[in-house]
Amino acid sequence: MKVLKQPSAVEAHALIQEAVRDSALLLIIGKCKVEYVGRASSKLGLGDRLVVCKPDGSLLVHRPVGYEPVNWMPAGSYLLSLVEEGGLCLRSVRRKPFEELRVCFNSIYLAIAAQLIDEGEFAMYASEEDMRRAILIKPSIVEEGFKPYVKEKRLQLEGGEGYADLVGEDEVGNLVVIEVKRARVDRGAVLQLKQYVDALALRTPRRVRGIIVGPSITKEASTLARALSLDFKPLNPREAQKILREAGEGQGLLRFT
Amino acid sequence: MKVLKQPSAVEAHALIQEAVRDSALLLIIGKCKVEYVGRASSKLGLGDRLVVCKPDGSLLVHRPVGYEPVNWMPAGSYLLSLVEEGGLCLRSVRRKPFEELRVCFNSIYLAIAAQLIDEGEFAMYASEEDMRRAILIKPSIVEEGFKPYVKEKRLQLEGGEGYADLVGEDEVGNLVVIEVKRARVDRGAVLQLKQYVDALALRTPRRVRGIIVGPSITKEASTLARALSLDFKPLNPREAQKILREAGEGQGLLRFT
DNA sequence: ATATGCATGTCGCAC
DNA sequence: GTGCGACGTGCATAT
Repeated sequence: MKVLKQPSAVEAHALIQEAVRDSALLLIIGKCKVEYVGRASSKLGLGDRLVVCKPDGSLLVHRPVGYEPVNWMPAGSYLLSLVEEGGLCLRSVRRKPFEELRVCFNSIYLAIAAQLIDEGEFAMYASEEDMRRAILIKPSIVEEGFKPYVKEKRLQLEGGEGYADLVGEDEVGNLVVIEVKRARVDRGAVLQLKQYVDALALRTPRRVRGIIVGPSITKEASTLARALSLDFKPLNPREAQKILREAGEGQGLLRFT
Repeated sequence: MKVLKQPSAVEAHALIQEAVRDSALLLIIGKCKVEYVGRASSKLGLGDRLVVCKPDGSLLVHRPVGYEPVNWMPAGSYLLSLVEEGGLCLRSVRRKPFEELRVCFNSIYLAIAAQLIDEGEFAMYASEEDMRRAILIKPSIVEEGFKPYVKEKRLQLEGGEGYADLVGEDEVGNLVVIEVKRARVDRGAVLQLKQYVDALALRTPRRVRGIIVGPSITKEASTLARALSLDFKPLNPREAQKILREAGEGQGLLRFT
């Protein structure tokens, strides 16, 4: 871990070289301008910011407010450091699509290179995937007598392919397509389900019902669903999580190691 | 700007208090565990991370890889610092919806409090809005003879309301609804346009055409568009930007000050 | 507060 | 590489 207070451009440049060589996390706090050209373009005037460069090539420019970085580059970008007359300039480049970010420092308050080791396991619970699994374990939470056949059914749609969350049949033998949402159901989700119902209806003589499952539904989506003869069944992600826990599947979905 | 190397939990706690009081940006690099409970739940095992707390209440936990923070809290959250037996614990809480993030440090390598001043102006170019404006200035880029009437037309849809990007008429007097996309057009965008076309067709005896404008289109979306009698017209955001510049509207859209 | 749609969305998965 | 949909999406905007 190296920390330089008020380094000159040349000193900061040397630290950056070192950080890149050692695959270290690089932090720079300083007064800078930022320019981005790529999928769009942007300009950011002079101000104090935190710049984070990760060893995977991702780069973040954070203003002192806001959750999101004001500018960034994705992992896989290449970092270049230049000492120009004005001071230190960072340049991050990505090919395909071509994108370029330039951060030019007027002054640098702090520059840090830190080699971090992180092998911690990350697990996320109560995802949409968890809701699907909860329905498979206890199909009655959707509807009494519902029998799921398959999870993640791939469908041929009018213009290509899509993926229905769950397909099964109801008590009286109708085909049932289920769309699961972990957040409030909106009109887009209802339209999505309608696509799947239509696609399936083309390939079976049976009646095909559509049920959308989620914690809540907007008024408009509800109206649309009724117009399209689709049902809505409330299910909270945390209720789903509870069902999984009761079934001894409380581990959740491993997302990252 | 205060920098503490290898501070004790008590020293770090004092720095955090100070940072909160002074509305300073707070950075902590250290070995920690993270737990989140709120819209979902997550657990992150022990590892080295960068934690950023901004004066607006937002909090980011960054692993040494990846563009996105592994955990975070939005602006407006409340930060609490506790010294427990194990060491320093950060707690960030938000009411409505209730969410809570806990970061418990095993050891702290570096703690920084920095008061940053950032009044720089941020401008973004080549947004979808810019593409719409380019079409208004030079409608022929969509189609020879196209005459736009209105931008951002609000429509009564089957189950509520939606917003068509542009409405106008073509050379022979058909109504035209245009959907603009700055990224590759997918099936969702085509479905969206279909909704608007249908909604408008209900309220006029005239024929209603739909044109989707974007830099490119997926094969499936293209097939779907053909099936639904919708047209696709290629337009790159950067070409649109060029049209605006030529028309002397090169300032772009101001997003943030 | 709720609903809608954009985003330099990013990310992971399937083919 | 392309297509697709989830995401603790975040975010601005309009009602």
